[in-house]
Amino acid sequence: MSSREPVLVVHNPAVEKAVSLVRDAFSKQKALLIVGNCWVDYCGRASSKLELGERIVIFKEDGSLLVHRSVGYEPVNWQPPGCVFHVSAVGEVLQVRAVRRKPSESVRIVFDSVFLLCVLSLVDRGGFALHASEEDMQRAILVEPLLVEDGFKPISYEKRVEPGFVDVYGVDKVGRFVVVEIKRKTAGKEAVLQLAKYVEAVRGVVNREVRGILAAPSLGKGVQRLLISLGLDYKALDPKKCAEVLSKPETKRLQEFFEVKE
Amino acid sequence: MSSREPVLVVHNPAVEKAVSLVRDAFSKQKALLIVGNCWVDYCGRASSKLELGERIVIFKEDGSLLVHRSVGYEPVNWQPPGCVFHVSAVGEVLQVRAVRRKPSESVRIVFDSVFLLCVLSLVDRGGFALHASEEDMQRAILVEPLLVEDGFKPISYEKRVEPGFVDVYGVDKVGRFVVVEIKRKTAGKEAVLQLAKYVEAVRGVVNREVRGILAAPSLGKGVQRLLISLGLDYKALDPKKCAEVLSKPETKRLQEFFEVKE
DNA sequence: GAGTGGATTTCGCAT
DNA sequence: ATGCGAAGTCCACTC
Repeated sequence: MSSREPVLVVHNPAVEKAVSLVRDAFSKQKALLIVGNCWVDYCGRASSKLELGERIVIFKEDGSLLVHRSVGYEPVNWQPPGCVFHVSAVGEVLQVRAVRRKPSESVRIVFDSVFLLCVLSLVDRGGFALHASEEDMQRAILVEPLLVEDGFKPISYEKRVEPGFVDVYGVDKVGRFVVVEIKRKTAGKEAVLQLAKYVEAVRGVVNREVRGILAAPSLGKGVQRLLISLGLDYKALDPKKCAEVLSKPETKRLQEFFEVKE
Repeated sequence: MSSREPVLVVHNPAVEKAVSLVRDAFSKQKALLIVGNCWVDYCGRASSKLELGERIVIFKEDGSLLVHRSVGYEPVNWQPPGCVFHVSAVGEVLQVRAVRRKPSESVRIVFDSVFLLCVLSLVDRGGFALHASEEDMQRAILVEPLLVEDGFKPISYEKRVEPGFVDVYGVDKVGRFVVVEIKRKTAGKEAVLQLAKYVEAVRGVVNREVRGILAAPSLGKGVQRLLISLGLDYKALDPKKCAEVLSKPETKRLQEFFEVKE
């Protein structure tokens, strides 16, 4: 049996007991989970008031805070990491405040009753890997330029031009400059306008014909017409397909090459 | 003592016990909270893999799912509401899958060990109110036009003009038309361009001088220059100040008047 | 059902 | 510190 106790659980603690447990958890940098009847005040960038109800509240060791109702993906109240937690007994109730600076804001949670209080010592060294992001699509294009077009040769990526950054740019098989704008979802008008902007910017710099290619899994309503009217091209490109390309062993070495930052 | 049991807690349940509890919770539309050692696979719009580690997992009664690590405001894996949960015992481990359509995606969580399993019956009828949103700023201006400018008289709000919506429009003290664009935060270029667009649209309709005022707590880099070059004005306007205006009792009746939707 | 814009967006990166 | 863009963004609302 392990000497470590990952979870300490207390049912319906009295206020004094709850305060002492919470204080102890915060001082030991442990996560805290409370299920109870509470109301919540927030004041900062905006302000909000949540009336009495039963919720799940999580205080994490990095100073982040979550208040979850019984439904909904999003927390009803929260604080990003970096808060200082203050606990106190106000009469017969448990009160916790989460305060942060920059921006200055605070959340106050008052527990009318606490059903469950868990002090957690979570050990979590597991890695997390996400695939099929826009960055993956970019890397896939760099290691397999055919994904954009036959004969396309990338020259650079995340290249600074005046209005912002070009995702990928290079030359096509007849030597024209190519600016590639990548979107991982259906591309809307804003993507086209962004691309057009970059193409114009590059035209102002290089003394050669410049093409623009929008690489995305699909196009939104009317986007095709807009592309044509601006003389830009479209290449259907699925993020999953890109992730597959990157997963091939033979592309790994190339990926490492592009991993080099700067 | 109440007949309702808001929280049922089980420590280190065996797999069969865990499966039966989870199944029961899902069939009764209850929320479920599990603390345990697990790994997580996601496949859908993108794909991800989270290696073994101790986490907090919440299954809500609306079919939403959250996997939280010991740090960070955001869940490492999740599903929005509407999922179907499937639970099963795979050898000596507990496995739960959350599946949804549109978009088609699924999360699989495999618990190597379960420290804590809570079945929750949360009663939460408490209302939630958020203040000082962009809409609040608009209402504040409508009930206290001085916030924009001395002598400003609002005529309409959320008025449909061709490119989109004007936040508020009215006349200034010398009878010129005024278009007000409201931003809750530091205003960027896009806010200015939007305002310019509206001003142009209104100029095309009314036969009078038209001014544009950008009302925001502050301006981003270079935005002031852009404003000047386009002949638009700026009015510093703090969301908190607006919230204060709205909290005054004497403005309540006016607010109700403006509450009327179209 | 798709498109548009806001969010207490958060987060990361580059200037 | 600030600014800009991406996100498995989510969500609400319009068309």
